[in-house]
Amino acid sequence: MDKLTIKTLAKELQLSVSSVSKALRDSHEISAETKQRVLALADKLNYTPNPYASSLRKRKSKTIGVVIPEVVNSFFSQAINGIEYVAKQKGYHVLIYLTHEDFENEKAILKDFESGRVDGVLLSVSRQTTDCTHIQELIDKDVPVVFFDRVFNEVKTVKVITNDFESAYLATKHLITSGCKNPGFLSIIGNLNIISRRLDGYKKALQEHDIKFNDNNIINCTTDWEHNYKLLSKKLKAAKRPDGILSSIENLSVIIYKVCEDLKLKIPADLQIISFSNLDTASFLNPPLTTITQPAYEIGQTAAATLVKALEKKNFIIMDENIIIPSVLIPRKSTKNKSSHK
Amino acid sequence: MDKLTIKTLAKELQLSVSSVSKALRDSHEISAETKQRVLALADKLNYTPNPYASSLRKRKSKTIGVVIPEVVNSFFSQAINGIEYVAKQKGYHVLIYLTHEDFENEKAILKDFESGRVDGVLLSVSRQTTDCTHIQELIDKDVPVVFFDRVFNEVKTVKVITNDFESAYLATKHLITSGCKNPGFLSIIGNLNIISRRLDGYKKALQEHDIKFNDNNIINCTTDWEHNYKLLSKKLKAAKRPDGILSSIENLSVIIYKVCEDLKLKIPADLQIISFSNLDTASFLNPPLTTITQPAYEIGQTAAATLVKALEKKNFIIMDENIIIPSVLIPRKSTKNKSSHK
DNA sequence: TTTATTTACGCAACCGTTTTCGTGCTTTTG
DNA sequence: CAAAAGCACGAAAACGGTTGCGTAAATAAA
Repeated sequence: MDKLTIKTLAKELQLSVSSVSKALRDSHEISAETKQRVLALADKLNYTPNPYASSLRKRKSKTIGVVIPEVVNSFFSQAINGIEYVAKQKGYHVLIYLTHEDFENEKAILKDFESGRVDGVLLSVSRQTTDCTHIQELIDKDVPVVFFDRVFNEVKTVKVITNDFESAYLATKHLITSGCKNPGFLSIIGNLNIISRRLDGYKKALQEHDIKFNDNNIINCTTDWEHNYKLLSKKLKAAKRPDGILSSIENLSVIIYKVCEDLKLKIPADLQIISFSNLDTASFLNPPLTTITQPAYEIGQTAAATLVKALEKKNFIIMDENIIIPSVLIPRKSTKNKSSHK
Repeated sequence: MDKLTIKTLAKELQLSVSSVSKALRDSHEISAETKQRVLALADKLNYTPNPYASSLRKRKSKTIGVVIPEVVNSFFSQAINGIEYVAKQKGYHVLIYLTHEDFENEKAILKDFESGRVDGVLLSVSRQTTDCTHIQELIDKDVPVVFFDRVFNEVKTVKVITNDFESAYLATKHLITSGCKNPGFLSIIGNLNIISRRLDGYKKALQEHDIKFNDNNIINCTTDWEHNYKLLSKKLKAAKRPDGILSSIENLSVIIYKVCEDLKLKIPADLQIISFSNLDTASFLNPPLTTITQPAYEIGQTAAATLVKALEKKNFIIMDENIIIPSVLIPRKSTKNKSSHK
């Protein structure tokens, strides 16, 4: 048996190929009766149109590319979940690409997208990304890009983010009102502006409580677990060690637990911890971790919905706009939570 | 400026379209010198061939479809990581689809694949899947399917799995040698044969230690958190409650922690817990969770590599074969770990 | 009844590549 | 030196749909 194409249907039905095509697409040019016949046969033979032929002709692939640093990460996997939800709903397909925080990977992936493989892109940039020409080039070729979470301000497009500044501000404030005199900030090297926004929030809270900012309290981690462990140990053994830590990265919070365990530091008595995190095991850690939980699912959903909306327009124009979905602070046992009178 | 296609190159170089195409694909029919010229211009103009035109003509999409129940799950996200690794290496693209454990979704997704959208499929079936005609139909249309983790034995193809039976056997044995007299088994309703294999391992261990199998100790959870919580509470309040639990599902283990906390049951003194889990926070739970950790990354990698190898062959035949990658039991504080001599 | 309009469909170009086959030209071989 | 072989390239037919336009018949309007 040979391939089942639209020609097979046409021959069987004594119709032209074009009529069958139009019938399948519910064109007004085709009579209701003929549509019925076509649909019936298509259904009977289990016909599925070739998406590549269609994409080629229509110059639309009904596919969006999702580019993220990593997938083994609560935030990103929840975001994918949100993206997939609207994609399925709107009939889009989702291609996943991981940069592994590598700039060259990111460039290569976006370069490939210039081929027209995807109609649009959802992007969360790598930590190494300091330059946006690869992104701009893609947009210039009429492939819309929507940022989520890790954005790049220089590119004029929609950015779906959370309130990093405020959240870090509130988190730091939470530490301070819980008795913290010397809060530290766990950062990660790189060029992420979400990190600098969080750092700014941290600084604002310090300033507001007349705590002098101390560069020593900024702990710059890397991707190297060993290095981070040593760095953190050193910082927490120092005389003027922090008595509280705001971790700006989910993965880093567990390291603190490890170090504290080894240094016999009690949480929260000796060290209070609050972390940006989407781990759903946070409440089962020892002790339960106070978190700033980002609306990962909603961010993914919103980013995808915005992108799709743009794609469905005739002449889509993507605004340079920030869509902010707030995070929520969930106090648990890793901070002391003195009844903060508002 | 009009679209940059192979024609643009041809015109510019005073060559035929076919020669340019051949040059780009490094055909032996084209002289080295001409190839140079073509490559140079392609590079200069930043030409990227249209993948859909190519796919249409070659009847190959260089794309694999990954179908999983959910993505917010350590196991599956690690598996995706492994899949992506070999896909990138071999020049394949990865389309992700989530069934959300729904059989109708799974059918619809596989149905779509009959269109030729993907060259091959990596599948982990939904919990509801009791019938495999949708899978068989796809295979009959020459789209190879490789199972990973959640397989369906009736379908003759490669299945990349872990040693569920043995692992559950060892886990149960671990509970028993740690002093457990009445181990329970946390299951999930559905048709997953990984669950039944694990249950068999559990039973074998009981039998070997002359513990009578008690149906009351099988706790059948659902996807409904509330229901699970109540069920588990009831079971753990009962007079003859289990003094140890083997959780066959990662997500379920945290529920036990919650219930124990509320019932004031001490882990591991009152209840020992061991769980199939890929959570990297397992060691930071309170207390640290003893786990059977599945080689999720390797499973993904192997499944993808097997699929790709089949795709690259002229006449690929996929054997009906089990590839087993063993899990590893990591003892932590949620079990008592009496020095088991051997 | 004549003319205008609508309806329902077919023709053929087109989307951008790949690939088979044919064709001059040059080189080798007996 | 003629025949065979090799080389480098071009013409054109695919791949499987979509879509603008043309047209005959049916219907509506004048």
